[in-house]
Amino acid sequence: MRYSDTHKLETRDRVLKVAARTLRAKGPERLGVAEVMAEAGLTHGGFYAHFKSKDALLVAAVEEAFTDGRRLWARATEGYPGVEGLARYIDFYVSEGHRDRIDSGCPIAALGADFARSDSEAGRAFSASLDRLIGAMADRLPGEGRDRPTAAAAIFAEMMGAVLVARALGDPAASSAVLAAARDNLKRRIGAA
Amino acid sequence: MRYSDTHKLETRDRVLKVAARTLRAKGPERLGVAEVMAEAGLTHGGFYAHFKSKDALLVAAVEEAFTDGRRLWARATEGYPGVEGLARYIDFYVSEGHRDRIDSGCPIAALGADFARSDSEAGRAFSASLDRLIGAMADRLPGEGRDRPTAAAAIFAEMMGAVLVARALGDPAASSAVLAAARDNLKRRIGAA
DNA sequence: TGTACATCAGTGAACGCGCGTTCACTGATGTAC
DNA sequence: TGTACATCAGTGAACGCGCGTTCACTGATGTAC
Repeated sequence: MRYSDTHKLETRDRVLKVAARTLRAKGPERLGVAEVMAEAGLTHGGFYAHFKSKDALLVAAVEEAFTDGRRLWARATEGYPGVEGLARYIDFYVSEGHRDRIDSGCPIAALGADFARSDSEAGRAFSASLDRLIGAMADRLPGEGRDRPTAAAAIFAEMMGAVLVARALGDPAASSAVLAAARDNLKRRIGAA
Repeated sequence: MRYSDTHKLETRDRVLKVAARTLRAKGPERLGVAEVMAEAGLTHGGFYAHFKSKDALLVAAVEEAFTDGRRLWARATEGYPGVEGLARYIDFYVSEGHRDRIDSGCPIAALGADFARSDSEAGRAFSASLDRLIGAMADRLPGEGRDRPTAAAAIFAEMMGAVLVARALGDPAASSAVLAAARDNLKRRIGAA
């Protein structure tokens, strides 16, 4: 073999990571096979040695994007107990940095509207990952009982809405102001001054 | 003339209304000229007698969708002063009915992610209409000063986020629960019990 | 050690379909004379 | 009143481009003997 044992898997992984970024930046419709391959340094013909179809790439790219999302969650929360970790996640999520880096940020904010439209296989993977994040947030909320997931979902809704509105606003000052206002409100809401 | 004086304008209007619905239901990429014309009872060839291009239709359809959006705002708020009208808008917006009728609902919730992606002409029309809604909401908030638009934007962010999360959740009970929790929180937030 | 063959990730030309766009035509009605 | 012509919303075939997909081929290296 002229390639190392892991060469093909490494190539696949490179393609997948490009796809996961492009997916969030441009949406599922504008994700092009040729474009993704070119950005991974390959020609489009080789694509089908790695993925069965563009749809298969989409499903894999959604999962990869959610893996990114979980990494961001872990980075903010690990080592910080309960609500404190949640507050740190809010600081990261409702921020200018996250607003500006759609392609490496939360896939729910980037793709929610797209997957609300058609119930594809990728859409189901999407729903499951949303449930998972809400569950993780709920575990960090004070109190007990089965209304915690609802509270977590409502809190996440405010976080995501703030980022989307901040992205849609033309005026940078207004955009930053919304983020700050939402952060304050959210932290008060979870009981972290 | 074998057609009435207003015939052509009526046709254009019919096409535009179909487009404004399809746009919200399927997104800008999946809005097809032939499909829109067929749904308006025409063949695709006649399209260019009414619109210069598909892009021109998109711009017009975004405006039409925002006209819909303002109608919904007016219906909820007209005749109800200040915060009371705002509370009624929240009740409409953060509801199962609005969640389920994407194609006739708020275009910001339906299309926000799409227009965050590329700064087209349609995208600028989008930003302007968002500003307008936030302004109208701000006018109904108590107090004075220039932090009211920020507060209004943050409140709208929570409303929109709640609808998007409710649309993304697979479980109907969980979806309804988030809407109820967000409504409560929002009304407390604007000071309307 | 050398030659013939197998392997396989990647190449690039070609195909086909969907869709935006164009255009010659239709057919119903109004106007000129 | 009747005939020829103009108007114009809408029709439907055709074109061209982008893009997903296929496939014969390349070229580098490993293996058989």
